[in-house]
Amino acid sequence: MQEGTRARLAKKPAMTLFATAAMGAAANTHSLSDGASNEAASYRIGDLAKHFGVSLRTLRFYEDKGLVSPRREGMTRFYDDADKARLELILLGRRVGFTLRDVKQMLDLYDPVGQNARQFRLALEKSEKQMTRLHKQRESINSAIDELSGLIANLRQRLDVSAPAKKTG
Amino acid sequence: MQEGTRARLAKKPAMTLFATAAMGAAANTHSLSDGASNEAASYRIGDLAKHFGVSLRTLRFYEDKGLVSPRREGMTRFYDDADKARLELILLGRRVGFTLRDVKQMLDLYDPVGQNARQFRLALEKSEKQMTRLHKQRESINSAIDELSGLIANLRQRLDVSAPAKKTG
DNA sequence: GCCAACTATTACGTTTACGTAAATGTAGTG
DNA sequence: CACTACATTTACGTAAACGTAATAGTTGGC
Repeated sequence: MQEGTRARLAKKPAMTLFATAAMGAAANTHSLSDGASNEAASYRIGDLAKHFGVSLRTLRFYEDKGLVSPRREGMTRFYDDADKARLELILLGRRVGFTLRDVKQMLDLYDPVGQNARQFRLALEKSEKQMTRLHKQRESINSAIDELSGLIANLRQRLDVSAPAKKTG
Repeated sequence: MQEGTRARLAKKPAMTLFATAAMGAAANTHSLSDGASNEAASYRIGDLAKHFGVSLRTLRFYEDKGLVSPRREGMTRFYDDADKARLELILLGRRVGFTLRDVKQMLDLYDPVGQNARQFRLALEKSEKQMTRLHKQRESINSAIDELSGLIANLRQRLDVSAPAKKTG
């Protein structure tokens, strides 16, 4: 019972947030068929894993956490474009430091009908909090860098090591 | 067997590194006696916890990890100035992002006899690595901040929320 | 009909630095 | 003696996001 509760999601959100979040992220309609097609895109787990540069484990993990729920054919997962969009969002969330739990809260607010103002508001709220957190972290890192560089200087002096001498040829 | 192996340290290093690391850190000889005394300083766990602003748990944890080893009188721990100095170092290490394992490696190299060049060299080496790590982290955070601020702007626009309006009259 | 490639599930392991009980001992004070 | 403040130990819990087996079923091509 380590990997939580296998969850069933609502139905296949087209991701209102996605358009918001996409923001230039390559939204390739990289289907299985050759050129321009209007058949429903369908990806297998390996396809998306490669596409997003994540492991199969990761995708299954996200599903287990209720972040995506690809349809099944037999046992095999099949992701459509909506799933792909969700994943894009999830990964964006991770990049900016949201926890999966946060991401889930936001995604869960998605309502296929309506303009999803609540979802947006929550996203904005969380984003602003996350922003201040990031700023604090940066400050903390800056302090660390300062203190550490002082220490390094001191150590070098004591060891009489003038500089790293990366290439004094 | 969760908290590792209760370790016995060498003997009571006077912390060669400490002089290096102290770097302006208030080195109050904040003993139990009033003014200037030359009696061996002795602190109880609560004293140092308060002094350093950490929990008792933290100090015991550090001991359990072999980072300090105060003497005992009966069951009770008594820390002297050397222990205090070690703690100062440990906490400095933590501030700049070293793991306790790193800190221990460095402290373990302390040799009461000799100029401890090896200790210094290891410290320098680790410090430089840590420095690059910190720079990378900062870069990562900067990217996150950038991406997040883009997202925020977008969300605000969609919600038609011009600004946080921290105090608009 | 077989092999390779891909997929599935279950479930323990990892990392770091403590938090948080729970039960008990000890020292000093009135 | 009782009370209070402080100390001790053991040991499970936490957070986050997967990694890594181990075992096994499925599919497509030649």
